[in-house]
Amino acid sequence: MGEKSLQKKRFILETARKVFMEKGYKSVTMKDIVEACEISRGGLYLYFGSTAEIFMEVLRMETEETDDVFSDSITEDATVADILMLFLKEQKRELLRKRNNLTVATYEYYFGETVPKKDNILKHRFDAAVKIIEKLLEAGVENGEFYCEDCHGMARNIMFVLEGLKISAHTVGVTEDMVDEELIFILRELGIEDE
Amino acid sequence: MGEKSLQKKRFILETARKVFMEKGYKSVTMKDIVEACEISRGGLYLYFGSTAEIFMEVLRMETEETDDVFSDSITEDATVADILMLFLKEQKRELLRKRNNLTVATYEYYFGETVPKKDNILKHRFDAAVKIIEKLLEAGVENGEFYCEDCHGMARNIMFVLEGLKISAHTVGVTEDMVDEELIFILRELGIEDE
Amino acid sequence: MGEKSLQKKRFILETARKVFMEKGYKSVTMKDIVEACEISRGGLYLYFGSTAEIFMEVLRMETEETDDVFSDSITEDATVADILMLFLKEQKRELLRKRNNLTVATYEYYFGETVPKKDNILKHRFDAAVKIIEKLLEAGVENGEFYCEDCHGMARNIMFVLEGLKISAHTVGVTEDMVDEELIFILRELGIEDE
Amino acid sequence: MGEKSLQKKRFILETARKVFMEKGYKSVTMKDIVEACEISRGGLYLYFGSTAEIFMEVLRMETEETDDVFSDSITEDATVADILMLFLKEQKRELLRKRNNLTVATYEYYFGETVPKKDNILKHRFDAAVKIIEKLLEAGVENGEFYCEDCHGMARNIMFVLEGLKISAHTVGVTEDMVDEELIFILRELGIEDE
DNA sequence: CATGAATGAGAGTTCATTCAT
DNA sequence: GATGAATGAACTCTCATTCAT
Repeated sequence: MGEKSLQKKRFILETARKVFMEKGYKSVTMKDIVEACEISRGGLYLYFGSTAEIFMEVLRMETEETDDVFSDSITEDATVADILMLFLKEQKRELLRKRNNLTVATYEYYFGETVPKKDNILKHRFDAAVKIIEKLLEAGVENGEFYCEDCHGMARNIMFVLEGLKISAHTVGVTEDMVDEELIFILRELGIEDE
Repeated sequence: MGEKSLQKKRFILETARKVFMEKGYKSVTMKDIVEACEISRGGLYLYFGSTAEIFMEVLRMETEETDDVFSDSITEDATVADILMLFLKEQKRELLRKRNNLTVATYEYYFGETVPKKDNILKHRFDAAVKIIEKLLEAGVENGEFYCEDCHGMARNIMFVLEGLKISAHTVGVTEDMVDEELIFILRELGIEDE
Repeated sequence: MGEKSLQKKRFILETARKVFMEKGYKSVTMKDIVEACEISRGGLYLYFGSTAEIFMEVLRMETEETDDVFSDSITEDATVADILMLFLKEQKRELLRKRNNLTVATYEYYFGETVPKKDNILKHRFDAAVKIIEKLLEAGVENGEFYCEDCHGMARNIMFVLEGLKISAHTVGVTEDMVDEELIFILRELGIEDE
Repeated sequence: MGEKSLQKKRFILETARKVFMEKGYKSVTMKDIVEACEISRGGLYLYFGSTAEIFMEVLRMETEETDDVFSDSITEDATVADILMLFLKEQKRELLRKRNNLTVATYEYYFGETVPKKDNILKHRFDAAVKIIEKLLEAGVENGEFYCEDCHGMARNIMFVLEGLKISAHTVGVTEDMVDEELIFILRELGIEDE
C-alpha cells in the first residue's frame, strides 16, 4: 500500500470515528461511513471489510493518542497530588462530555465481539491506568502527601469507580455534582481534603 | 384483554427475556422473538409494537422480581454484616454469570433510548440500592460492626464499584479473583476482615 | 335475518359511510370499518364479505335517500326556473363540500370494479337527472321562461358540466367563483340572467 | 447520475407508465413496478423512493409530450374550425381509449395527494387548454367561422364538458355515440353544423 | 350470533456485498 | 485503485380471513 493509500485509510478512520461518536457502534453501517467519507461504496471495501474492522482500527488510533496525553501530564513538573488531581479532572471532563465520546461505541463493540484477552485494548488501557495510579499513590504515600494502606487495591478501586461513573453517565445519567461527590469521597479516603 | 391473553403476554415476555439475554438488545429483531415464541409474525404485534416496548416490559418484570428478592434477604434474621455479605455475594454471582444475564441488553437499551429520568428504571434501582446499603452501613456502625465516616458516600462508592465491575465483566472481562479482591478491599475499608 | 340484524346492518352501513367519506374507497380496509363500528372483526364478516360489498350497499342507501330529496324539490309549488335554480344550487353546495362527500369514494369504486351496466347505480342516477332536467327545460320553454333549441342535448350538457366540475373539485380544485361563473354561463345560454 | 442511469430512469418511468395505465395509481405497488421492469427490489429504490414519486415523474413526462402535440396541431396550416375539430377528435379518441390511458391513475393520484396549487400539473394543463380554446374561438369569431358571445366562458364550458365525459367514461361508461352527440351539441352552439 | 386471537401473505425499505467498467 | 449500479437477503409492519369458544 502506497503513501497515498495510507493517507486515505487514515482519512477514513478519522471520519468513521466521528460517525461512531455520533451513533455508537451497532447502528453504524458501512453506508453511513461511505456517506460520511464521501467516497464510493466499493472504495471503502478496498480498505476495510466491515464496521468491526474499522472500529478496531479507530480504537487502536485512539489508544495511541491517549497514551501520549497520559505520559505528557506525568512528565510535567508538579506534586504527586497535583498529577492525581489532573488525571481525575481529565476523567471527569470525559465523563461529562456526552457527545464527542467513543465510550458508548466502545462498550457496544465489546459487548458483541468476543475479543481474545491479548488483543483487548480496553484491558490494556485499564491495567496501564491502574499501574500508573498505583505508582502515583505509592509516591504520594512515600512523600507523605497521601495516606493509603493498600495502594494497588486503592488504584483498582479508583478505576472501577471511574468505570462505574462512565457507564452510569450513559444509562442513568450523572451530573457534575455526582461526579464531584464521588471524587471527593475518594480523595478523602486518601487523606486529601479537596479545595 | 382476557386472562388467556395475559398468560400469553407473560409467555412472550419470558421467551423474549431469554432472547435478550442471548443476543443483547440491539441485535434482537421482532422476527427473533416471533421465532423463539413459535408464534406468527402478526401474532406478536397483537401484543407488542416493537422490541423497545417488549424490552421495557421485560425490564419492569425483572425489577419487580429483583425487588422481592431484595426485601426477602433483609427480613431474614441475621447480623447486619451477614446481610451485607449476602448482598455482595449475590452481586458477585450475577457479575460472573456471563449468560442468563440481562446486563448487556439493558446497557444497549439505555445507550440508544433517551429515557426520561422519572421512568428510568435503572436509576430507580441504583438509588434504591444506595439507600438500602446506606441504611445497612448506618445500622452496622450503630452496633459496632463497621467503621464508616460517611455512610452515604460509602454506599454510593460501593454501588459505583459494582457498576464498574459489571460493565468490566462484559468488556475487559473479570475473573472471580478480581471480584473478590475488590470486595475484600471494600470490606477492609469498613473494618471487616473477610474470612 | 331478524329485525335486530337488520338494524345492525344499517348501523354498519351508516358508520362505514362516514369512513368512506373520510378516506375514499380504496384506502378503506375492513379493519377501518370494524374499528369505526366498534364491533368485532368476525362480527363484520357475518354481514359483509368485503369493502366492495359494503360500499355497494352504502351507495344503494345513498341513492334511495337522494331520490327522495329530488322528488321533494319538484313537488314543491314554484316556477320552473326556481326549481332549476334550486337544483343547481344544491349541486353547487355538494360540489364545494370537500368533506362529508362520497364523491371520491364513488369514483374510486367505479374505477376499480367493472360494474355491469344494468346495476350501475351511477348510470341510473345520471340518466334520471338528465331526464328530469330535460322535462324541466321543456316545461320552461313551454311557458316562455327559457330559450332552448335542443332540450335533451342541453340537459345532458348541463349534467356533463356538473360532472366535470365535480371531478375538478377533487383534482385541480374549484372555488365558489368558478362554479358560479360556470352556472351563470349555462343560465345565460338558456336566456336567464342571474340575479 | 450518469448518462446510463438517465436511460434506466427513463426505462423505469416508461415501464411504470404502462403499469399505471393497467392498474390505476392506488393499487400499484413498488413490487409491481419492480416486476414489470425486471429489476431487483433494491434497484428501483436507487431511482425512486415511492410510487407517488414515480407517478409524478410519469405525469411530468406525459405533460411535456402532450404539450408538444398540442402546439404541433396549432402551427399547422388549417382553418380555425379545422383545428378545433382536430382537438376535439383527439379528445374523443383519448376518451374512448379504455386501456392505454392514464386518466384513472391520474384521478386516483390527485384524490389522495393534496398537491399545492402551483405544482398541480393537471391545473396547468386545464388552464392552458382553456386559454388555447379561447384564442381559437376568438379567431373563429373574428373571421366569421363561429358565433360565440362569451369566448372565455365557452372555452371553460367545453373543457368542463370534456372533463365530465372523461370521468364518465370510467364510471358510467360512454359510447362513441354519446361523445358525438355531446360534441355536436357544442359545435351547434358555436353555429357549426357538423358533417 | 358474536368475539377477538391467530395466521400468513405481502408490501415497504434498507444494506452488505459484488462486479463490470 | 476507484466507482457506483445492481442484487438479494432480511426486517418491519399491516391486514384479510378464519375459527375455536
